[in-house]
Amino acid sequence: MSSPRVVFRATDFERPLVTVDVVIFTVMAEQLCVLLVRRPESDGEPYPARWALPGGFVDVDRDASLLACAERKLRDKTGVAAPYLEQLGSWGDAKRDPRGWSSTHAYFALIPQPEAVDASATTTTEWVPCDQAARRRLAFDHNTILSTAIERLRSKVEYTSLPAFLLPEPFTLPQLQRVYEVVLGRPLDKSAFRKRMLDADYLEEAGMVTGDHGRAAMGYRLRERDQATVFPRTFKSGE
Amino acid sequence: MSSPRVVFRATDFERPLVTVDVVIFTVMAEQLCVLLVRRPESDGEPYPARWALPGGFVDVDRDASLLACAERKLRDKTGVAAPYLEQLGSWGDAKRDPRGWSSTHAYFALIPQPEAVDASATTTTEWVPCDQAARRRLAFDHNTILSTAIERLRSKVEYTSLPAFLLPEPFTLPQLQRVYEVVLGRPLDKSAFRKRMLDADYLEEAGMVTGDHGRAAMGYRLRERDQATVFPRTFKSGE
DNA sequence: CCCTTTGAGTTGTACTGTACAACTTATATG
DNA sequence: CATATAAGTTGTACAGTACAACTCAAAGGG
Repeated sequence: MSSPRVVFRATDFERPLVTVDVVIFTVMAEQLCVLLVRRPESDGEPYPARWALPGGFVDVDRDASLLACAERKLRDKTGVAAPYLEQLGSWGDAKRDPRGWSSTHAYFALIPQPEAVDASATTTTEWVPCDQAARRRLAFDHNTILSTAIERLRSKVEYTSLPAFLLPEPFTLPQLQRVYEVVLGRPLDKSAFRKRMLDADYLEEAGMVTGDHGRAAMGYRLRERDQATVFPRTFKSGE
Repeated sequence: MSSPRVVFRATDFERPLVTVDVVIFTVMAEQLCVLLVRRPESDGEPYPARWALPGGFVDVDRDASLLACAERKLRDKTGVAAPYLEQLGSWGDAKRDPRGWSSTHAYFALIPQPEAVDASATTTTEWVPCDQAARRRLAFDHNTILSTAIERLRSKVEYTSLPAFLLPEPFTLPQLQRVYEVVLGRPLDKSAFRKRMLDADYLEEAGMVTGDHGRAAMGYRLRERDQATVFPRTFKSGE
């Protein structure tokens, strides 16, 4: 990369733009929703007034790391401090941003339904059902990122406890099952579902919860708020 | 690129350094190995003479995209043009590179055992068994990246056809099983393994292959060279 | 040329987890 | 108190793995 005499310095390379975007999911009214923000209309901004995923440039003075940057953007938009946050992937090429070669680090977050949807911010921020959001023409390559996020979420829901992060605690098993079904888009068997959740031993009981109708249900909390539980897959080992 | 009135331009942000690193796996002598390169000792280079993952700066003039950049680096180091190549994740913070705030996009590649290990390049390039490589003190945060890659590979091997990309075609089912066992570090049941591979229908027969001893075995090729097959997981749907 | 060795490939039983469906139990409401 | 509603359980069928014994084909030695 360098020859003995002519020292080739890092600064000799033209540096791409670096951004972080966050796909923030929640479940509202039995629908998987994603948070979109409206691009500013100021002069010089690309994709003015277009809907986009929340995100923006890494600030090398404020952000200690990419993760910290993602957390900051999430906190700014939702006020949520410690959600489930996972890296989704990165996208970078010469043309995705008209301002130059740019790369974005995408994260995805799962949060319980936000209490109050701030009405004043409704013109610049909106919770949109996923399938509907995916059909809008979003800024940059955000349609690709959103699709990937939805795909990844659906895929992981098949064998992890991710949906538990979409519910406020304590939640009941039927509530949790409904979230699984909403995300997956298909019904699940009740008894198999319950067995799987309880056998995995990632929930702890948190007292009975009474609903509007019918029998009261056991409420549960996550034992570990930090990470998702992976349910047993195949190639079982004898260990 | 910007108009006179604009308050806040993209170029107002100090741009981080952007690199791409590739974790290249293969199987040699019944061991999972990874390719390491030696850092240059020239003046000004960080981590001189340290072993590192192959990678380097994105060249905005040559690389159309991050993936193209990863492919270029892989081609440069191995000559392999169309391997299995998947994004692993990205790492970025203020301190990982002494030259400044930097972020790297890491990829991982699977290639069949390279024919001839170029002896002339042996001082700057080396295939190292994974567990051994993980114990070396690598440059930057490459120990973290390598660990993540190994973990991801092991995890995906449990439910995908990834090991097939580590073998030259045609390969036999016993050979494939051995690769699975090498990567996973535990023996697998022969009959369950065979049933799973054949039921997935991702292989096509390619004539008998005779080994050194014993009965000849059926050779197989991948139907699709592009993507891995995911074996059935749980929450089976009735569709 | 047979017989043994080696590895490929098959068969069969036990066990575990899901699929499907009927059932019991607990709470709110008229 | 009867009924509706939802929580939670039980039981049978089926599919996939675990474990282990078996058959089959090719190479090599006496």
